[in-house]
Amino acid sequence: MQDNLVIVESPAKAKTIEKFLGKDFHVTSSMGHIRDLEKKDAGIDLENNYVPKYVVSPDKKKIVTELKKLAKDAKQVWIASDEDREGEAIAWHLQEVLKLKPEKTKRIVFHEITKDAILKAVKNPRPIDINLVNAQQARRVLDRLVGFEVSPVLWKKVKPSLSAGRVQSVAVRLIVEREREIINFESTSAFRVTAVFLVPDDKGNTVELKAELNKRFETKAEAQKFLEKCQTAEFSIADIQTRPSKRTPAAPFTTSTLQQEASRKLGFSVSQTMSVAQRLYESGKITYMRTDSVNLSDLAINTSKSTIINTHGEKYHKYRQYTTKSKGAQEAHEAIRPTYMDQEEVSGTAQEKRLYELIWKRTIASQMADAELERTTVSIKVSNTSEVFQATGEVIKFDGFLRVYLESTDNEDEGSDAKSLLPPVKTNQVLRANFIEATERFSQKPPRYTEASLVKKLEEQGIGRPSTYAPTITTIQNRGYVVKEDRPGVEREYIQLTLKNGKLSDKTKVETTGAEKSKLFPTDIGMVVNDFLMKYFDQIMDYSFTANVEVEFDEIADGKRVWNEVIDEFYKPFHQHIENALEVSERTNGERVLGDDPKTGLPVSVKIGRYGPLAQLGEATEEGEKPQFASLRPGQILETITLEEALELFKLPREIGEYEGKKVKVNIGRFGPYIQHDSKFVSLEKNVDDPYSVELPRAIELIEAKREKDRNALIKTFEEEPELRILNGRWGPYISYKKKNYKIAKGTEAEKLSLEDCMKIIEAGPAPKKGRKK
DNA sequence: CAGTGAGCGAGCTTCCGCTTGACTT
Repeated sequence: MQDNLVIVESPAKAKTIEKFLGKDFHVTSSMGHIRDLEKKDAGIDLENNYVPKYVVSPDKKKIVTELKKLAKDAKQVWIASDEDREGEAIAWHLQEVLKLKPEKTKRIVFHEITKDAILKAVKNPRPIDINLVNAQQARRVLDRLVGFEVSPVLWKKVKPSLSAGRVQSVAVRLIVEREREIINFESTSAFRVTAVFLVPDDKGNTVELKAELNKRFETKAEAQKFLEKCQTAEFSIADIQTRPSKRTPAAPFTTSTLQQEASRKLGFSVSQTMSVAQRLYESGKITYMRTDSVNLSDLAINTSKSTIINTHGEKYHKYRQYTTKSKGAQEAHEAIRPTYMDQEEVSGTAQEKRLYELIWKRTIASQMADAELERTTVSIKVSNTSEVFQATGEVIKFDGFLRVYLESTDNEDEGSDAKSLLPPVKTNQVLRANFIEATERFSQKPPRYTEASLVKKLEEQGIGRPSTYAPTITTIQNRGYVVKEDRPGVEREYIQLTLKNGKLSDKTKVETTGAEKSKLFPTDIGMVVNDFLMKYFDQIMDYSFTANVEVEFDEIADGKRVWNEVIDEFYKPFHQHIENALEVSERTNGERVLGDDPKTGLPVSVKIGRYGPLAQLGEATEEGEKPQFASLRPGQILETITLEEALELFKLPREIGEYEGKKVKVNIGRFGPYIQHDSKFVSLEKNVDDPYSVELPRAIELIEAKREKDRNALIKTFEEEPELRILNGRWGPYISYKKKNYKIAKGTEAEKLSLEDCMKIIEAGPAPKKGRKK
C-alpha cells in the first residue's frame, strides 16, 4: 500500500496522473460530486438559515466506502479536484465525508495534465478555500429552491410532471420567442439585379464576369424600367480597386465550440459529440472534453510548432496564446486538444476518427499563420443611369492556416456566392453583356435554433456549464417543451425579368422556402408553460438572471458576502411570488376560441388536452350532448391554427365503403394517414394519397399490396407450431411467437433454422421489450 | 402502433453540475 492517496474527479485522469507521480502515489477518483441535497423537503432547512441537508448519492455509496478505506490506510491524502467552484466543493465534501484530518490532508490544483504541472502542484499545496465552497453551496441551494418550488406550481396550474429551472426555462424561452418572431415576420421582397458580361481572357478565350447592381428595386416596374434602359446602354469598367485582407484562425475548441463545429461539419447532435469525445478522452487521445478554456499547455504549443514546421515549413507557424472571454468561464482545464499533436489520425470508429480529425485540425490551425488575401472590386458603369454594377473577386496570396482548417458558420445560404478570381480587365474597357436578370428576392425569417446554436446562445449569456449543455437540451425535449424536427418547406412564386439579346422577358418561377432540418420547435405545452412563467416569475426568466446571481456568487467567493444572507435576500421575495402564483393564477391550458362552424353553428376551440393539443367542436351540455374532439396534426400549433384548418380535422375518420364485407375507414394516426380494414392497418403512401379524398378502389389496391408484402415477409413456418413464424422485418429476419418478437443472432441463416433452434432462441429470452426510461 | 378527452383521488413528478457506466433504439 502506497503512503500517498491522490483523489481526482475522473478515472481517466487518475490513470494518467499515476504515471507521472511514481509508485509512492496511488491515484483514484471520486467520479464527480459524491453528495447532494436530499430529495425530500427540498433538502434545505428553511427555518434555520438555509442549512443544506446533504446525503451521499446512491450511485456513489460504493465509491465512498472504497475511498474511506483507502484514506484510512494512507499517510497523506491529496485532494486534486478541479480548481473551480464545483471542484472546491467536491474537495470539501470529500474532507467531510471521509472525515479527513487536516494534518494529513492537502489540497492541490493544476490546469493541465502534464508532468511539470502535476509535480509543481504537489510542491504547492494549499488549504481548502471555504469561501469558494460557500459560493458553490449558494449556487446549489438557489437552483434547488427555484426548481423545487416553481415546478410544483406548474403541476397544479398546468400539468403534472412538468419542470422549471434557472437554466432550462430560459433555454425554452429563447426557442419560444424565436418562434414568435418567425410567426410575426412579414417578408418583403425586392428585385436584385445581376449581370453576366463577356470578356476575353489572356489567351483570347471568352470568359464570364459576374456582377451585381449596387441597388435593389422595390417594385417590378422599377426593375423593368432599369432593364429597358440597359437595352440601349453601354457598359464599361469605371474603376478597379484591390486591397489586401487577412483571416485569422479560430481559437482551440471548448465544449461549446466543439459542439457547434461537430454539428455544422459532421452533423452530430450535441449529445452525440459528447459521447464520442468521451471515448476519445477515455482512450487517452484527447484532453478533457468538458471545458470552457481555450488555453493550450506549453507542451501542446511546442509540439504543434514542430508538427507545423515539419509538414508546412517555418512561415506557416505563428505562436498564439488564446485567452477566454466567455461569461462565467471558470477555466479549470485546458482547451480540447489531441493529447499527442504529432498524431494526425487515430484508430477507432468512423465517428471517433472524424471528431478526432476535427480537433486535430482546429488545434494545429490555431498555431498557424494568418491567411493573406487580396480582394478586388470592379465597378461597371452603365452609360445612361447612375447605378453601377460591381464584381468582387478574392485571391488567396498565402493560405496560412486555411491549408488545414476553416471554421464554418451557421448561415447556410452564404455558400452560393463563393468568391473567386476575376478575369483580367482594364479601366474604361467596354463590356458586352451576355444577359441581365432582375430577380425578386424575399427577406429572410430569423433562423430557428439548432441544438448547437442554442448552446452557443446559452454560453454567450453565461447560462449553463460545459457539463450541462447536452443534458439541458435533452431535458427540454424530454419534458415535451421542445421538439427537434425536419419540416418541409412551402412553394413560393417569384418574378424574374431577363434581358438577353436585346429582348426583355418576364417569367414567374417557383422556389421552395422555409424547409428545416433538425431544428428546435417549441411545442404547445412549451409555449403555455413559458407564458405562465413569464407572467408570474419574470425574475427567473430574465436573460440576465444567471449573470446577476453569478456576481453575487463571486462576492461570496471573495469573502465579501455571507452565502446564507445572499440566499435569504433572494428567497424571501421569490417565495412571495410562489404564494402569489398559487393564489391568483387560473389553471391554464392554452385555450383559444376560433369561431363557429358555419355548417352547424357550433363553437370551435383548441386547447391542450390530456393526450396533447386538440380541437373541439361544440360543447358538453346538460342535455347530454357531447363535443367532438380531434388531435392537431404535427406542425400545427394552438397559437396559429385557423378556424378552417381546425374544421378540416373533423372530416376524419371517413368511411369510404366496404371490401370483403368489412368496412374500410380512413384516418390519421400517430404515424400518419392509414386505412383500417378488418382490424388491420395499412399506411397511405406518403406524398401520393390524400386521406381526405382517397377512394375505395385505391384503398383496396393498398390493402392487397400490404397482403402481398406480408406474404413475402414470411420466411418459414412449422406445421407443428402454427403460432411460430420466421419473418423478414426492417432489421432483418426475426422470430414471431405468441405475439412476441425474438431477435435472431447476426450471421444466422434464418431459412435453415429448425423448430428446435427457434425454441432455443425463444427460451433464451424475448426481445427486450420497449421500456420507459425512469 | 394506429381509438381516447368522465370524475375521483392516492402517490408521484421537479432543479443544476460534477462524473461514469448501464441501459435501449
